[in-house]
Amino acid sequence: MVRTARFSAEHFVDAAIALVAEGGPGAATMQAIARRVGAPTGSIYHRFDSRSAILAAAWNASYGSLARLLVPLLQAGRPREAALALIPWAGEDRPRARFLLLHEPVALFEDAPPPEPLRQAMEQLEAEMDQAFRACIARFGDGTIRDEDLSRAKFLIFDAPIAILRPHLLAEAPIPAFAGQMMAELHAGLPFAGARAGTTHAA
Amino acid sequence: MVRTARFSAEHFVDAAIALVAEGGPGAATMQAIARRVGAPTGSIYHRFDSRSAILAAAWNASYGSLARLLVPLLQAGRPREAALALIPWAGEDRPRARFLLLHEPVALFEDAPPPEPLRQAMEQLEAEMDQAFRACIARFGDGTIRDEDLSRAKFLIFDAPIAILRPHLLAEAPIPAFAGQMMAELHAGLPFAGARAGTTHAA
DNA sequence: ATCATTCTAGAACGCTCAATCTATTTGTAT
DNA sequence: ATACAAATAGATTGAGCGTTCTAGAATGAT
Repeated sequence: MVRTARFSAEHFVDAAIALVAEGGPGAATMQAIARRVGAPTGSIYHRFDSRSAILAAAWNASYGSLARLLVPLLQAGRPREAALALIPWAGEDRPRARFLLLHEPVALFEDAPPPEPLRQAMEQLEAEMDQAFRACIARFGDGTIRDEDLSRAKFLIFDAPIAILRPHLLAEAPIPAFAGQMMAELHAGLPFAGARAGTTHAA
Repeated sequence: MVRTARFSAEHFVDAAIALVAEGGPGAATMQAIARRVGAPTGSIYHRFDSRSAILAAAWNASYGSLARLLVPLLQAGRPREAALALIPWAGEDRPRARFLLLHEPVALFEDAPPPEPLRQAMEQLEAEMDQAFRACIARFGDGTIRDEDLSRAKFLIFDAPIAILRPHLLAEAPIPAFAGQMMAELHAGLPFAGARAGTTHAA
């Protein structure tokens, strides 16, 4: 090698995540990212081709962290534990949680789409998560996967827990204890897959 | 009067809502709004002081439409019907629903805060909705309102239904029939207020 | 010690945007 | 008809953005 880098790709990604978490996607300008790291703007381009490349890397890092948590639990057939695991996950790294859960990805890439290799990585992560959901459902029913079952599972394990966490993430408040209780009640109250009230079976 | 206006404030607001719904807050530039209406950019400033004024007006129009739907039902003590009413509301005007439910307000005003009179109108609308939630809860318990009860109510009537609708709004797909069933099961499964399992009462 | 390479450093460029400005058009009241 | 107020019309301005460019500094291999 030739010269030690003062600023790593991770530094820039972390800064981007923090900026988006605090002020929305528009707050993560190249200059703001550089300022936060203490680097000149030009140095960012030694690590990333463009702004959308940083944002895609930030999304991959955040979503990847979530996938590493949820996918094993889903494949093991433990949906309830997956939903509950979101609480400590959100508590451990609030900027990452706010980045991922509070802003639509579409808003990150409205100026320019992410470069090809990163876009593929994003799709791969989403496909992995989708497959894990399907594997989890298959364990509870007769093996066939219906759209309705997939929607229910994603709601119970992903969207509903996020909806429970969102107000507290927005308010920068700690996650209250009853959040976990609400998730548990949710899973107790809604049939997961297979036997659904009023459709295939009675009651 | 002196000259008939070709472009009303409503035209510009509708265009802004549609643009945000389609491509996120950044897509609603003054020039894009003007182009969509068929007006020159300067004409927008005869109706609105600034870009954030339009976006605030758009938010007020959308949230106001939602408040007019939910507040009476909440005050009448019909939370389940309020939650279910969101489905036809979202179906009737998709751009408005996408504008309001798919993007965090913080992303709308990250460049500049809304001007004072509009900011107050926004707060007033949110306060009205909050009061309606409290009134609804008070009918079910002994009159006292706890934070946990308020969180549960807002989740059941607002955030959870939105979480059910969100994937279908994002995909531009029609809202499937089982969405309503999921909301109904949700309300059947989670205690609304007052008697909560494991806290004040047993079972 | 020198070279090749990779980084820092930050000024500069081109572009788009919100907002302003000047000129023109239009409908109404006199 | 004419005057006037309010709107259209769109070029212009200045700021901020992403990106590029030029220069210099640092490091390991020769």
